[in-house]
Amino acid sequence: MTSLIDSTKDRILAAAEELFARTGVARTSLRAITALARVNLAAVNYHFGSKEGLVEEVYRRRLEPLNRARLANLEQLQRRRRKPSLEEILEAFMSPVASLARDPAQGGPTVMRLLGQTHAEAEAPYKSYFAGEYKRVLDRYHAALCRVLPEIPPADVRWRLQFLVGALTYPVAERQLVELVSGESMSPDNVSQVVHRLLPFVTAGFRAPVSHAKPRRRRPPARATTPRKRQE
Amino acid sequence: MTSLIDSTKDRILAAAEELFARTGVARTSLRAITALARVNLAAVNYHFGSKEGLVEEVYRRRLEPLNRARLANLEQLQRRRRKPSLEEILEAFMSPVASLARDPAQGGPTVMRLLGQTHAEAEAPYKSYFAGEYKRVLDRYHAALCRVLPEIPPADVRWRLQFLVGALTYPVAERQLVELVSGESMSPDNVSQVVHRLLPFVTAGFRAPVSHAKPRRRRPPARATTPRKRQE
DNA sequence: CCGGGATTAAAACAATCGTTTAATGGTAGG
DNA sequence: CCTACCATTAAACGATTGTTTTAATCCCGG
Repeated sequence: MTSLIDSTKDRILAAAEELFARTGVARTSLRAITALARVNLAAVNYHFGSKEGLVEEVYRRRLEPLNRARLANLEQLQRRRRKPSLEEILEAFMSPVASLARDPAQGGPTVMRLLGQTHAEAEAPYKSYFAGEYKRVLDRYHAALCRVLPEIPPADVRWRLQFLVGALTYPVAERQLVELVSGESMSPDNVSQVVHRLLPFVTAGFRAPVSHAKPRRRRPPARATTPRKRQE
Repeated sequence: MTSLIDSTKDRILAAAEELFARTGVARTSLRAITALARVNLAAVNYHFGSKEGLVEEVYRRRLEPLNRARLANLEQLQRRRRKPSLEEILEAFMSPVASLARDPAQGGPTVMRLLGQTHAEAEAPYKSYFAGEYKRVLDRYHAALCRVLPEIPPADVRWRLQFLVGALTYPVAERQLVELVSGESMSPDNVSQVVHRLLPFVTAGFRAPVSHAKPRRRRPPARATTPRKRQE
């Protein structure tokens, strides 16, 4: 049976996840993985077919619960009687990230570096594979956000959703660089702190009026730079 | 002298930049670079010592002007009589990115993908090399931002600066994924559009009051996490 | 015209990569 | 006990990697 607690397959997955998160997929050899997992080299090709199959499985087992949690959070929010607020929607999107980092059974802090690497891996074949369900998640949130932000054009809501993903991903993925620059240490607990600190930032960002000044058009920019309070 | 317009060194740099931006450093072989540049394979080791030397030079020649422009913009802003506004500071930080993308002599749209890859390359040795001057830039901006945001604790300003970098980097680096998800095309002109759309977002984000609630005892809006067990 | 450092060229280097093959261990069912 | 099947092991495969070597070529000052 494959459901033993410490099976070869699981040890390979754990070792691969650790190394992928640390040095990326391309720089991680199968020999490094099997050495860390203390299994035979050929076990990877036996259980996963190829390195690409292993990569796909490593990411799938983390991204799938994340997407599912995000969708479930949003649906639960919309099943309520009251109309969800902007802040609630944004928290529903970001909180599963912190939950994953908190739970060692779901990867713990390691999975966060892995998620950062997900966006980093260029031209990954598995990327287009997961882009489908990821797009579905973003589409749902886009619709929900447009509903609570009627004064923001949907295209701008789309962009701001991308900004949110970037702001959420970068400090987690670039843990080393952030630590080096900011001096602060990013312990696993701090990952939820990132979400917590990011929430008011993006909430205000989504509510901001869109700038209507085109780079082409030459409107007098002196008035445009003066801060106008347009929040409700 | 080696400063001829179409020297071997320049062609190697251009080809390496193109391929690094497209598929990352680890997945790009020297043979692919020299084939694209139509130079001999050994020319790389002759002119740059090693592949790592080439990588370092490729990034240095783009990151150095970017850091310099950001510092120059901030200094020019502070030399004025009037106290700079928050929006002006943020635009001083972000606008050099759009300038680089607009100018083909400075890399054009390719350099943007390269910058995205910069943060993506995990455990890069050249990273710590450039982290020094990058930290200097961030420190200057952090001080300037704290001055116009006295009500925000400096630690939060530091975090929000990281959020800004993430929101700025991600849509540019993940061009393919963003296009796939949002449907919009990211032409070189659109890079400056990203900066333009991001400015009001982050301006409002920096002004947002910090959340004083503790992450421990926070009212959960919807907790659908821990969706399933791993083992069957 | 010549000579010599700088540059380019072709070829081979050792090392590492992902993958495959063949042999072995171990266990459940007949 | 044997067979069939799954899992694991050791060993080698061919291909590709970055790098080095060696020779040929260029280019310019004398």
